[in-house]
Amino acid sequence: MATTRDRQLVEQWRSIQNSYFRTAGAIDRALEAKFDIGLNEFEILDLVAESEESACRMKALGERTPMTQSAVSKVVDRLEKAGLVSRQTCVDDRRSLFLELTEAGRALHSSAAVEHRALLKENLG
Amino acid sequence: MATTRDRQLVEQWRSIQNSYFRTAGAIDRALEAKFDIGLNEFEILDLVAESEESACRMKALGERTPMTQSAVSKVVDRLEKAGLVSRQTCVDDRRSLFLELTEAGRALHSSAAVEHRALLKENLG
DNA sequence: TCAATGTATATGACGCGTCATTGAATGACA
DNA sequence: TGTCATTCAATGACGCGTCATATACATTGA
Repeated sequence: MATTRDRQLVEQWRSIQNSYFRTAGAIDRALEAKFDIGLNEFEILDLVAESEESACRMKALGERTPMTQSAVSKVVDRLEKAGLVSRQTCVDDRRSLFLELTEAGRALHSSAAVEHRALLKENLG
Repeated sequence: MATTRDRQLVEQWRSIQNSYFRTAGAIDRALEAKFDIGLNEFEILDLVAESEESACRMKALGERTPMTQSAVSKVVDRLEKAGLVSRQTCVDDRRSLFLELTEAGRALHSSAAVEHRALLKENLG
């Protein structure tokens, strides 16, 4: 039986969906147009930029985004091909990788971050 | 320059992303496992079920979900192939289509809706 | 009544994310 | 030290959503 509570939940859910899709779509299109990277690429760039000092393992990224391990790997592929990030092998544990922003990556990130924040403000209020 | 306001926005955004991905993922897997339909299929089924009396045009669906027109069309393809929905041509405007739940569609929807609501409650609190 | 323009849906090429699996390195423990 | 299980990351097959278009029908207005 469809309770009022149920309807509330469904409304709340649809509202989250809209919030998410509108915002993600807007940011994605803008970053694509101005910086030629997608939203997920930016998100990873952003995470790498954040953890700059304690050099950033792939593993750690996976824990900070809802993306799959394999998605992260492919996003990093693209970022690396675009020359924005570089994978550094890790001596302590040779299964692991560290990620570093290249100069180009750092530059692009700081411009793109401005746009990103602006669009968040616009869309999330 | 990275203001506190910016950090707040980014936090808020990540929280929405997590909410969305965790919830969508959980529902999608559950529906897939128990009813063999994905989340988007269910969402469309749900919308069709809602507007049952004022027969439901494709067009109207597009306005009620963040999905693309073309995505909706393909979701409906799958639902139709699965025998859950049928497309009825519209006499007034032969470009349009009405959607109807089949018996199987109605049955599946009412079971799946229970699961759906339960998972929303669990994930959105 | 006949363009020209607009609207409702379908379709194909394409990119990306996911799942399952693989390969390589590590750890645990007898 | 030698197995066996575990962990990190990469890869290939696959499904789905998107964009740009196509197709069919409708509407407008001269």
